[in-house]
Amino acid sequence: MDPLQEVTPISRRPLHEEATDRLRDLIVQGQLAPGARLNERLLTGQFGLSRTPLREAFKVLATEGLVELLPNRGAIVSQMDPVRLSESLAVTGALEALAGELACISATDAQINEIRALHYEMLAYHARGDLAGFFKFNQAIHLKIVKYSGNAVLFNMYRQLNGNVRRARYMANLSKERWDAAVREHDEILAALSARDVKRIKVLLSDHLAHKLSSVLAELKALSARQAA
Amino acid sequence: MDPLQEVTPISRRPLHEEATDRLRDLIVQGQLAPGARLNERLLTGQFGLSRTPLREAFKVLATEGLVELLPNRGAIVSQMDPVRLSESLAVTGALEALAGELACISATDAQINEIRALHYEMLAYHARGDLAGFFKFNQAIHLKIVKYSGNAVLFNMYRQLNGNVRRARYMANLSKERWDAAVREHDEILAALSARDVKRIKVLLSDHLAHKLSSVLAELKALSARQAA
DNA sequence: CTCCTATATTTTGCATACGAACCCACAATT
DNA sequence: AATTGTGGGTTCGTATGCAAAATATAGGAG
Repeated sequence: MDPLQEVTPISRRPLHEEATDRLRDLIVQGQLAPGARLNERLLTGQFGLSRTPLREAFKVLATEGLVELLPNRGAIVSQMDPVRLSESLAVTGALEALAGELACISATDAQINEIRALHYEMLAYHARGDLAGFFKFNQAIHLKIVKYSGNAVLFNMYRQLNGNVRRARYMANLSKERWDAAVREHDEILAALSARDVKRIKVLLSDHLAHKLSSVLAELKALSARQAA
Repeated sequence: MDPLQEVTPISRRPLHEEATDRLRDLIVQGQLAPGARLNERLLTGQFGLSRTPLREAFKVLATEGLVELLPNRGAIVSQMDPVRLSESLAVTGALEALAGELACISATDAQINEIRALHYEMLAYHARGDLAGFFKFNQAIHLKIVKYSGNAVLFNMYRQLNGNVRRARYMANLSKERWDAAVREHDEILAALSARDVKRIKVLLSDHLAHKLSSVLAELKALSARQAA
């Protein structure tokens, strides 16, 4: 390896990229609630840039589905209605199933071990009852599986979708039963991956995502019921 | 249905949308070759608009993977390397398989008949040996299946991916055998859809896409061999 | 008081302006 | 001869300006 390849470039990132990332984070983490209007003047003030790069960011986030552009009326954070969420999770399921298959075939043993390590870290958080930590590693495992599928396009698509799904995560909690079940499912997924059982991992991941869907939907329902009361 | 919903609005579409679509077409149809620089001054002249909406279009097409943004050095049409193409088609296959399943479940009979109509139009072009026309309807059929899956997120993802895949179409030709086979596969797909055979359509679409992949790759290989000579 | 209308204010869409980064050619230096 | 500096021209990135659309406000009719 050329040691010069390793040094990080001086890179000042373009403002529109910075703006895109910061806005995306704000949306995914829920600081900007679904439906919130994205006032240009306001945001330029907060971000300390002008409208041009900000508007470019809007366009990007719109194609990612995180914001909605209303012609002549600006941009709003797109709604995370249950319908949209189910749709996203259905697609995520298909993508993860594919990723699992590919990962079974092309992941290296070292990569699988890396996933195994994450799995145990996740188990630790589960044992402690730390939901946030659990989510973090859970998320990381799924992402790694997709990454180690070796399909960059797939990885990209998945990341895009996931921004949308992760938003729900910050809203919904998880029942103890579902949590335990999720952990068991992860055990099986890891086993299938280690055994490089293509057929099985596909089914497992599909099911896992389907369960995730119904669990999130249930939580979402409970949430809105609470809000109505 | 409110009849007023149906009339097309007077709407001048936003320029950035117009620009995005026109640029996308130029790229997908190969008028703008992979690697071509997208000179802002030139394009603003040709499109008759200013740099602002054009640059917004660049950003959108960049997230779709059709153009590449080189910081401080403008935008170029992204390369169509075979690796990226196979990856795209693999993902497309997974998405279409899912779409087929969903469409079997939730498409109306009218919608299926609409697809059937497109199918026969496609057959007409096949009979005439008109490849371009065939592609057009072939493409339309696949798009409709995804659309009638009723999953808007899926539809979006698919559209995003498809730009890249369609580009290959305009470059690669098709052997007579493969063409005939594709038509037969479409027959079966339509039959499965009509019979609402979820299992079968999933397999058919997966296979269809896999065949498409190998055919396109073969053609691409032949193409680059020809260019090298 | 409610609803409508006319006007003022805000906000967007697009164009343009300006400074900075980049590329190229050629001269200067080693 | 090869490499490094220098100037000019081009293209990009961002800020800003202006007109049109949309929203908010206020006033008046019912």
